[in-house]
Amino acid sequence: MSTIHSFTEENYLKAIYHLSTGNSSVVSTNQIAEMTNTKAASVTDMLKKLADKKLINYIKYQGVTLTETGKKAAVNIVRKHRLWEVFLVEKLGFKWDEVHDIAEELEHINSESLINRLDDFLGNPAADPHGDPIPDRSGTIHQKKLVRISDMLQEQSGMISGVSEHSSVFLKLLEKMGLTLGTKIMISELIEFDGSIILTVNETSDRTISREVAKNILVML
Amino acid sequence: MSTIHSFTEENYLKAIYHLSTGNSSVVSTNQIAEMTNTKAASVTDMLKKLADKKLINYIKYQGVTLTETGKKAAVNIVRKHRLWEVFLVEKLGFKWDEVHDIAEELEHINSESLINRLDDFLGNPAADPHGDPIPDRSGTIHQKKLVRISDMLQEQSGMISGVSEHSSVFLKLLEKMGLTLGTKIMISELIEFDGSIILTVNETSDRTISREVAKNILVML
DNA sequence: TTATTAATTTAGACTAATCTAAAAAATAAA
DNA sequence: TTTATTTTTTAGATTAGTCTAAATTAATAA
Ligand SMILES: [Mn+2]
Ligand SMILES: [Mn+2]
Ligand SMILES: [Mn+2]
Ligand SMILES: [Mn+2]
Repeated sequence: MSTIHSFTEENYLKAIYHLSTGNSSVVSTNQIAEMTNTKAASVTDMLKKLADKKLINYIKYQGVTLTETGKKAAVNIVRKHRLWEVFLVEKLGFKWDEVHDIAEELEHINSESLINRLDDFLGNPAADPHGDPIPDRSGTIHQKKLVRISDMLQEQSGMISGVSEHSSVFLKLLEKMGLTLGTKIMISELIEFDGSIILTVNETSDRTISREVAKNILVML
Repeated sequence: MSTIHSFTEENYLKAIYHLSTGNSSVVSTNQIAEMTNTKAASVTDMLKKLADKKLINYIKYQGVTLTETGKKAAVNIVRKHRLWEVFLVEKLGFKWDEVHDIAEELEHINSESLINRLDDFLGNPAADPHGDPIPDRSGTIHQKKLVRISDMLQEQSGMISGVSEHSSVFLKLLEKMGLTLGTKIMISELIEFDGSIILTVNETSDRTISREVAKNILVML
C-alpha cells in the first residue's frame, strides 16, 4: 500500500497537514511557503502536482485541504518522524532538542515493515519525546487532552506531558529548569503584573516562568 | 567534517569504490553504468562533476580512480550501510536477505553523531550480517583473511564467515541449507565430475553444494 | 596496418524542483 | 465603491539528473 511520493512531495504534505490541524483547516499558499522554506511561486507549482495526484483539494486562490489519501500519507510521515525520534532518544541517547533534524530525514525512508518493526522494538510508544502522539499503523491518533499552563488556575496541578514549541532553545531551557515531560507541577501563584507564574515542581521546589513559556508547556490534569 | 554530497553523488562514489576494490583499481564508465542502473552518457556527466569536486581522478576515455577525499567519502557510506544492516538484523529481527534495499536508503542519512551513536549502540560490530567488515570511525577497515570454499582442500576445515554474492535467492538458499555465518564446515569430498563439494557441517551432517555455490561462500580457516 | 567493433563522449532534450519578476485576483482601506 | 495593498498565479529561467542518438576515440581483428 501507500504509493511512493517524492521526498519533496512528502514534505509538502506534512506541512499542509500540520498547518491544517492548527487553526483553519484550509491552508494558504503563503503559509506553506513559509513552513517549507520556499517561495509562493514554487508552492503553486507543487499544489498543482499534488492536486493532479488527488492528494489535495485545490482551487486557485482558495487555499488547499488534504484529501483522505493525502491525509493518510501525511499521517504516515508523522508516524515515522515520531517513532524515529523515540528511537533516537530512547535507544541512542540523544537529547530531546537534538532529534528533530535527523528525524526530518529518517521520516522519508520507505518501508512498511521497517517502521512496524521499529514500532514494536520501541514497545509501541504512545508519544514521542516531545509528548506528541504517535499515530498507530492504521493511522489513528490517540490524542490526550492537554491544557496550557497559561490556562490553568491557582492551586491546580497536573503533569507536564507536551510542548507546543519545538525549538532547541526552548527545549534546552525547559531541560535546565527541570520542566521535562513527566514532571508534576502545581500553580502556586499567578503574578498579576506581567502574567508570569510561580510553579511548585514535584511538590518541593518553586520555579517562576514567563507567560510566554507557560503558553508552550502542555499539562495533563 | 565530510562535506555533504547529494544522494546521487554518494551512490556513484560507492559504486566506484566497490568496483575499484574488485579487480583493477581503474574503473570504466560502462561498469559504473551497470552498477548504478544508468546509461553510460549519464555516467560521463557525473564523472565530470565528481572530478570538478576532486572526488575522483578522471581522464577522458581512461576510466577513473577515487581521490583520497573520494575514497574517504565512499568508505563512510559503506560504514553507514553496514551498521544499518546490523541494526536491522540484530535489533529489528530482519533476515539477512531482507536488509540490503533498506540500508541502501539509510546509508544516505547525514549525521556524524547518529552513526557513531548507532555504532556504540550495536556494540561496535566488526562485520555486517553478510560478514563484510565495518570501517571504524576513522575509516580503517580490518579485513579478515577469508578463502572461498571452492579453493579449499580435502579434509580442510574452517568457519563460514562471509559471502561474495548478496542476492536474496543465494542468501535464502544458504539459510535453507544451514550454511549461515558461524557454521563450522569441513571439506569431506571433492567430486571430480562437476566440481561439486560435499561438506561436513558442524561435525555432524553432510551437505552437497555446487561449485558455483562454493565459490561464493567465504571461510576463515 | 587498415577495417571493424566496442567503449566513451557530446549534443540535444526531458522532468522535478526551484527561483525572480510580472500579471492577475482577492482583500482591505479610504 | 473606488483605490491601494496583499496574496496568489503565470511566465520564463536555472540546476541536477537522466535519456537517446550521433560523433568520436580506443581496442580488436583481418
Ligand atoms: Mn522531511
Ligand atoms: Mn517531536
Ligand atoms: Mn544508496
Ligand atoms: Mn551487507
